[in-house]
Amino acid sequence: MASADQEVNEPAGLNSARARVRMRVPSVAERVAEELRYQLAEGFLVPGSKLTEATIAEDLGVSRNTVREAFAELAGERLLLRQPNKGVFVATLEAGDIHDVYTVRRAIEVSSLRAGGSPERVAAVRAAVDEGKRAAEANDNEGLGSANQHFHGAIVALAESNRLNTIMAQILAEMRLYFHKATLNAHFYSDWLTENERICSALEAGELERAGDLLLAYLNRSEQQQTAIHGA
Amino acid sequence: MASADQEVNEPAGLNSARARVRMRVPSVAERVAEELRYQLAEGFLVPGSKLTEATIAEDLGVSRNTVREAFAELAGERLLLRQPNKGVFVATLEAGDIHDVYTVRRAIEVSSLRAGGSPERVAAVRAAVDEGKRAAEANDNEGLGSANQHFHGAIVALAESNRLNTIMAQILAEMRLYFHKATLNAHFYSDWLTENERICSALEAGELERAGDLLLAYLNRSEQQQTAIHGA
DNA sequence: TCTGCTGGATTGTTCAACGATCCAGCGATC
DNA sequence: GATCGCTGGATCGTTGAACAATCCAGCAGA
Repeated sequence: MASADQEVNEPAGLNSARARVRMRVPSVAERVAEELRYQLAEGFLVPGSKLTEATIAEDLGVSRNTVREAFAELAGERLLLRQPNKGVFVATLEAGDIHDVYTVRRAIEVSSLRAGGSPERVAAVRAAVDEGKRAAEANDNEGLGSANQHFHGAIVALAESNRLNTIMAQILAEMRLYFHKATLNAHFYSDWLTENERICSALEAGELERAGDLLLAYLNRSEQQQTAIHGA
Repeated sequence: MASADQEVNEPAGLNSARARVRMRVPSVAERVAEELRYQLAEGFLVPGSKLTEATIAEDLGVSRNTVREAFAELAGERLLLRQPNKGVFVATLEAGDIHDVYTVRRAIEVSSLRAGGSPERVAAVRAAVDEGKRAAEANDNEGLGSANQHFHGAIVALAESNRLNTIMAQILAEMRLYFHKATLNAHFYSDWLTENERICSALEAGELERAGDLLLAYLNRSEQQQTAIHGA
């Protein structure tokens, strides 16, 4: 969600009149969690593979306890699965998980969209649509995927709710993990583009009910497609 | 959520034909987290108070590292707030938090209710309503509160989504923490009872749209009341 | 009154250790 | 040959101790 690099080379900022935002230096455990999140999203760690505490600790040059703390965080986000006395594993798609994930998305995305949002938030949705168009013109499959995630994230952001935003961020992280590059072909993307465009237009026109219906239909269709590819 | 006592005095069960459910002995860290959750829900730990690692570790007779792990879990559930190098504190109600919480509830409760559910799940909703009635007759304020929580939990359970259930459980835990006994008077409860009854009846009658509207109106009203009591 | 230092307390992180648990392999038994 | 039971190794769960980093309150001095 945020870039990896941490810019802490500007201590002069402390002397400004009001140093309101405390420049947070993430703890080691958080950085480990961030690194693992990155590797999960990027597909370096495939679902089902085992993560040994000692190995990760050595690879990243941190203590085993610190790795444990990171594991606990990621397990809370459902990205890792902890099996007592056996180890932690990259989460795998269980039966019913697809329906489960889409149930959550239907609830929070449609609800957020139907309630509308400030002009700035609506503009953010439009920006995500444009981002997708540009990626399509550039034949950038990777970019198309993240643009689509930005689109749905922007829809939830309409509600201005921190809790909904973090829930959605976790759901999107799960989807990145499960439905990785292999399952994403151009067919899906072209579908997204036109659909996102229509939803965004309806939103901008204030036709919230219709926008919600479109989004709901899209999510149902997407669930069917994913279910067809992976198991139930 | 579950009772504290763990019954592990029946090793004979292992000899049965199919020992399907592995009797899980919660780890020490989980038990610590459970104990803290209990104390938070019960109001022994008031919002804003500080929890010192060493103190908790000594009180519960566990290691400081184990307490840390429990803290991390509860911080992930927004029940505790971690301030780097300062300590962990019981979460307090920040500006906008009430609206935030109710935004989540509107999204997932109304969505779940509008989609209906299996007869068993609907019966569970009815059971929660009855539980509230019995508590009212017995003048059991404590029981009324938990009955209401069961009611709203049962509504979300209609959707048969593990993820939605855990989200709702966390939200309810937050509300127990924030809106504790002090803020709960008989006035609120009587309102709940009749409203829950109407919603449940509409659900049973299959009038899902109307049930959703009733729930939505109730949540809006409840948010206004809570906002009036606590700050914005 | 404001500034800057200092000491104590607490957290962040590491390390080493030990028991508990799981798993694979291997031999013994029927 | 298949099943059972054992055993050893690997890994996890938890502990205790240690040390650096950070924060905070109090105090001295300008």
